[in-house]
Amino acid sequence: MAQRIQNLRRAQTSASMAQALTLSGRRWALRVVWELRVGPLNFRALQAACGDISPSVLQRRLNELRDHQIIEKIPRLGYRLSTSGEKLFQVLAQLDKWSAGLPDDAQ
Amino acid sequence: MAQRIQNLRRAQTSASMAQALTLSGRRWALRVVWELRVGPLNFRALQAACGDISPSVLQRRLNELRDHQIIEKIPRLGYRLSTSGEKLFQVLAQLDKWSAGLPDDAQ
DNA sequence: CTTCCTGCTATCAATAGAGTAGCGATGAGC
DNA sequence: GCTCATCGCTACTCTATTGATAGCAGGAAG
Repeated sequence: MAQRIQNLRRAQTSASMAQALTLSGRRWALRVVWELRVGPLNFRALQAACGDISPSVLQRRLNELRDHQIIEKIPRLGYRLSTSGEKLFQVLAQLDKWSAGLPDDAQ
Repeated sequence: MAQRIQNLRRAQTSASMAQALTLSGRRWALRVVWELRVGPLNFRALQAACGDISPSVLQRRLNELRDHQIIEKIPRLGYRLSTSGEKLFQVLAQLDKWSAGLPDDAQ
């Protein structure tokens, strides 16, 4: 049966990957990481960089990213990537390269 | 002014990257791509693989991913990654590696 | 003091997603 | 032909997430 064959072929998605995919499935989450790539940004600058995202959502994303230790808050400059966040940025750099090769009219 | 310095430092996010980030900010979008990594899956198998995601959302994601030519529908087997989708999978493989190094209790 | 900018919160409307039921098509077995 | 199971997918309702706007408290500067 085709169904059974497919199940046999399937490698399970790890819990950590499922979590990462859930995190990145939250709106603006990866965009925030991406915008922090060149250095720390404060709240309003980050908001502007994301195209005037609403502050309530931004605040939620920042808290989530901090919970995951992807970003950290620093006294006067706002938010910056943590070590782990820098590594995530490397992944996003790959995504950037990928996106450049897409048909740009599709939506 | 700190704000001005930050703006000068900032490299703009490309339109294609913004689009890619928007796409991946939709719930289950990347998960679907990930689940298709080992081969084609039909609708219900895909639904099950994503942890019984509701069919209405899955249908929307599938249409969106098809619009972006990341997946394609094939007559009897369901859905599979396109060439572009395979490349996106390579990026997700990096994300998988990244996620394995995270604290797994954070949420 | 006033004025500005800051991070952030409160509130409410709009949208997206989850959950469930079920329809029409297709294929297998009889 | 029939039944029966499975398929892709849609319709519907309800809940959760996000968007938009206003504005507050705190700090710095004048």
